[in-house]
Amino acid sequence: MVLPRAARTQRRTRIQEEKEERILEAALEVFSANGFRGATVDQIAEVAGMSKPNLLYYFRTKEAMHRALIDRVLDTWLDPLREFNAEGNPVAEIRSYIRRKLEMARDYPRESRLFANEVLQGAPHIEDELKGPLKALVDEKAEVIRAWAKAGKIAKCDPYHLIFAIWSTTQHYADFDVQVRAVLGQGNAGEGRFEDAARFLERLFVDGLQVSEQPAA
Amino acid sequence: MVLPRAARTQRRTRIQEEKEERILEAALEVFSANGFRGATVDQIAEVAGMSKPNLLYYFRTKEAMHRALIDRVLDTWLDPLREFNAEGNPVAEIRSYIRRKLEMARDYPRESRLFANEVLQGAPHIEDELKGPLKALVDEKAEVIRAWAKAGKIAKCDPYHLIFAIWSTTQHYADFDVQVRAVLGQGNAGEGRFEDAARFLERLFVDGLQVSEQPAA
DNA sequence: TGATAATTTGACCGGTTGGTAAACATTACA
DNA sequence: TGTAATGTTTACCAACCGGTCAAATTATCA
Repeated sequence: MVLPRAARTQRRTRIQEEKEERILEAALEVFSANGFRGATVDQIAEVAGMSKPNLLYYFRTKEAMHRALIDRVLDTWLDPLREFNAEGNPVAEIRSYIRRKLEMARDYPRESRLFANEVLQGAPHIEDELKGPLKALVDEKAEVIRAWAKAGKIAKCDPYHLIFAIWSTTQHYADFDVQVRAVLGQGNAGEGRFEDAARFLERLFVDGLQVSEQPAA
Repeated sequence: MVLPRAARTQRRTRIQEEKEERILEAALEVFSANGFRGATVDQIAEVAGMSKPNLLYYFRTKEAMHRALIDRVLDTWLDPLREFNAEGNPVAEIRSYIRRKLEMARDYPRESRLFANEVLQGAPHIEDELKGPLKALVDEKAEVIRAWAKAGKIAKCDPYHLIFAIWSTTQHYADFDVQVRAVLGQGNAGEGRFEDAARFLERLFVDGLQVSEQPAA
């Protein structure tokens, strides 16, 4: 028979497991660095250390590889936001969210760039995920933040734009890494930049959200 | 003679001026939406409304088109930062910088995405610009901010990461536009989102930088 | 061990891509 | 107006790309 992985009806062999793993790892490397269109199957095959037809035996099309990769990565990518806890201390929750997002930018920059490439070019392959699960999750957490503000636990602010601001500032260190390095120069670009960023961002967001303002006149 | 625009020794004809303009406009459209590798010369030709060989008469290679486009756009893209004025009121300067960057994200999203695509994929074509003129400009303005902080006019903070934060939060609304729209949904995604973002960001940065903190214990 | 299924590969295909050659058309200008 | 320079187009090419095929190799297990 010649039924590759797409048609696996039940269990996968050890060899399938291993190869699909190696392929997705290579695909992450190549897609995140070049975007979907910019990536070539040959490139992925070379990084994975196998022949192109062999790749296509496990994933029948380039698109299928990309989709499998997205599906696999998206879930863990949204974990930090999922952990956002309505019961916890608001300022502590926000601070810890920032810290976790920044750690992900540091430890998983390829995953960040994978999505950045995709969204930047109009999200042709993940539109549904954005409008569905992502929006639902953000809506839920935005409601939590709104409740905190209403209860006077943090300053009033638009919860959606707060989330956007945390996303953008943290992912910046993954997505625009070369620019950050170029601007900081050799001296300051040593790994200290993530600690500096953490210090700066925690202060920025926490001081900006503490309840401390009186309505002007 | 068959010396196209690359070899223009002195003046350019009216027709050259017009065509190069149309080409660069089309190139901006296509490069910003697809990245360098994802863009095709045929696509640009179609958008520009001329034949591919005709394009290549004015710009001998795809690379040359991209370079010309970058050179043209980078200057105006950095204008807001250049206007950053050491003599002005610090908080007002920062607020106005945020506002201008956000206006650019709204009015020139293609330019923003052009650079985002480039930087995201490792800046293979603009590394020199980043390490040279960009770094120099940022260094200069970072010094201004540092001086303000030293003089007690704003809270102490890392000026580089402050600039990164302003860049990332504002450009987010151009680069990740589809995601922002998807999350905000039909209702809130009407153009109001830029006003909401402006309100949020001005508050975030200004409250976060006002001199109002006393050193904890 | 042998036979059956799963895996791997080299050769290849049609379509796309960046770019060229040369003939043709248009413009500028003496 | 004539002619030389400039601009435009059609036809084309070689390299690359995603994907197929059939043959060969390897793993599985009765």
